[in-house]
Amino acid sequence: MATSTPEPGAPDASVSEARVSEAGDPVAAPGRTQAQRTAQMRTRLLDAAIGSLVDNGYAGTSTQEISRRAGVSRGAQLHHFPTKESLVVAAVEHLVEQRLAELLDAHVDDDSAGVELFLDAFSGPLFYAALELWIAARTDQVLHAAVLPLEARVNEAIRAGGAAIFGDRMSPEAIEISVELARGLAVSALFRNNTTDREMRERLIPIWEAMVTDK
Amino acid sequence: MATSTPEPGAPDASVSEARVSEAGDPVAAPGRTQAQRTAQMRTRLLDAAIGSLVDNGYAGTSTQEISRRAGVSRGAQLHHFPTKESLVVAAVEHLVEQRLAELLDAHVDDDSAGVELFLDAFSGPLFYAALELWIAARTDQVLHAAVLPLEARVNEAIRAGGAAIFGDRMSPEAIEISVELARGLAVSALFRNNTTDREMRERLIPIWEAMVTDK
DNA sequence: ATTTACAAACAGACTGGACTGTTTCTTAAT
DNA sequence: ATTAAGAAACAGTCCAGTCTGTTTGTAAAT
Repeated sequence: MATSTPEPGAPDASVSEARVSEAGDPVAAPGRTQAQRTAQMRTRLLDAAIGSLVDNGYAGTSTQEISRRAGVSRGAQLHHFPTKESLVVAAVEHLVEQRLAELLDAHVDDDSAGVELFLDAFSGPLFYAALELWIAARTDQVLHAAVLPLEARVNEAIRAGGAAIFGDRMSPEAIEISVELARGLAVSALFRNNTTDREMRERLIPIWEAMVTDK
Repeated sequence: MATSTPEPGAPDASVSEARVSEAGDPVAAPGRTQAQRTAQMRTRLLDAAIGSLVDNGYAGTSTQEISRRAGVSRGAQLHHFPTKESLVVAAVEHLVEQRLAELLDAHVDDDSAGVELFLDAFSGPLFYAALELWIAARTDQVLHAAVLPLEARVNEAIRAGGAAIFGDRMSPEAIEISVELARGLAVSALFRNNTTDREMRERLIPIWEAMVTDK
């Protein structure tokens, strides 16, 4: 679909594009081994795919757009990912790797961190890319089959991270509930303007924290 | 996009199509006034649009698909909705009307209703249609502008309904948090299999209820 | 009450462009 | 020299929107 304007109209996530390499780069730079060439091409394409998901949404993401964005010829793309489906599935896996890395990076030193930390797991470009895929997977069996097991890993990582940080203050169930709450707030942010959303969080989070941390 | 298979692969929502009037109906039945003809055509198209959102997702919803589904010629469609954008925006409004009606219908007589009632507001075909639109609106300014004010009305209705039912047992903030939690669980259901999801709800909801209803 | 004049509703062919995937060819690595 | 990587031309489908023509409703004129 894509109702004309492909410009973002929601929260302020627009990083993406991840400076992998723009079109017109001195891409070639020979001297690479075959394995290197393959790996670089794949990451370029997958990063571009995720970037397009973030910026254009699933509906606005075509293989051609991904090629353009990656600065890669369609021939190369089709060499590595012969079908769109294979590309999308690989992008899902790539995205999960990145999200897991992001979660591990964000291990907090401060032991007095608040529950608003959960919200960090549901923000940023990677979250929106994942969201696009969840929704698309609802009506796409192949995607659904690819997403389900991987998403379980991400959730487990979130849960484990929460337990490591809040385990002494919160019951396991309270942690799980916090995760779901954070996800709800993140989705709600899609159709609330930024100020309304911020006001709401600042009002609700402390109350939630009080409810949940006395254990 | 639409990675080949348009078949649903997620939760068990497949009602849709709403029996407005299938293709091949004795549609004509002259003797209708112009206003009637217009109204009937519009509802047929808008119901078909929402049905397609539920079954095929936003990415899989084209104007031609909507025409097919409604059993309406493209000429007629283009007469009433000259652009795809106008059709989609009208569908958003139509969907909001239906969701509000659904919410009002579901006023509960039982005063001892549990918080799992919040989850009902985030289930069923209409919820999935709305979800598709929220996500699509993230990267589509026109859609975003159309969705934002309308969604505020729906949320207000949910909040008011919650207050009417739980107002004596829960603080306003607890109600708002419950709504966000319900939304989070609904989205999570997209990438969890049905049994995992049910198990999770049955485990978390009572705990949540205990946390929130002592006021 | 008919007829005539006009407008709205509806139908379907057609156009230009974008999309996915195939095939053929060239260039780099081994 | 053989194989993989990368590029480019090509084929066929689908899509949104335009255009021409037909049918139905409405209301003025007779």
